[in-house]
Amino acid sequence: MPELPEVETVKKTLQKLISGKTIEEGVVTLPRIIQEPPSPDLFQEMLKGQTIHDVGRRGKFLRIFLDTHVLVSHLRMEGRYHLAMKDEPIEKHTHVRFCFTDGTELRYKDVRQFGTMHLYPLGEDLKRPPLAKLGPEPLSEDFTLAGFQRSLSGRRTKIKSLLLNQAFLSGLGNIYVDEALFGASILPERLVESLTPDDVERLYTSIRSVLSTAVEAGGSSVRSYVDGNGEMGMFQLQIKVYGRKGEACHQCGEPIQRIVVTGRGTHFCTTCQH
DNA sequence: AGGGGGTCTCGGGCGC
DNA sequence: TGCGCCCGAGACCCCC
Ligand SMILES: [Zn+2]
Repeated sequence: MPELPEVETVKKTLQKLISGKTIEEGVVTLPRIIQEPPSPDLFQEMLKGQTIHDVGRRGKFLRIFLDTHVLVSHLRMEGRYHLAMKDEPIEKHTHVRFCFTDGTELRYKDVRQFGTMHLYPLGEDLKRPPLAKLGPEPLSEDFTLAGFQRSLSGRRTKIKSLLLNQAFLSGLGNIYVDEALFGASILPERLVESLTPDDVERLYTSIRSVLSTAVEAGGSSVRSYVDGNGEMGMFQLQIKVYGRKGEACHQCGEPIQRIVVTGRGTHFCTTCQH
């Protein structure tokens, strides 16, 4: 499932793949994906003739910049983009196509139909849902240890739940939260108020380190996730706990445990995390 | 055949 | 007591 590192990788791929192309028409075959504007017909109409200038990312959202609008796209768990020639057969579960004037098309495929798209006038997207209330970017300079420490005060929940809250911090999902907590030697169910300044510092460092290492590796290819160019990420080779229930901890040899925390599969080592 | 999970909605709870 | 924020649970969706 695409989290910050995977979305960052898709962003870079799409930048190279579609920048400069002009949309002849957009074709929506699953209206539910389009959240804004409310009518898919209007969405299609607004795309006509627009050129793609750049691709960005905010949290787990892609931002595709056009002449007058920006397309905000969330892949949820299984959304994928790929480039095809317009005469190529359309694969099952393809819900949106961006047909370019050069005979290629960007195709959005999503088996679970969970992904979303919002089309806003340039400059509006950061003020509106779903981007408006996102927390800081964990890899940006303005995500500081002091700010992180401050933002934790008064929170009454388990640390894993808080780290998954995109309004608190944007970009972490289930895989990288488990990895970051392992790296910080902190149990996922620890209450935020129980964390010592030392815990917080290790956690801050671990979040940045796990995410930046994963970005460099091109993300993780778990559950057959492939980026926009069909390339595989390599971070799955460095995963220490996620999905490793019963396997030996790389650090101490004890079996990795799996529990459910706020409805999500949660992996950790009882020996290495406290 | 149910588990996999990110985000939104909803309702209850808490603090000021 | 009222208000706004915070938090957890449930819904959404489909394939193996
Ligand atoms: Zn261990």
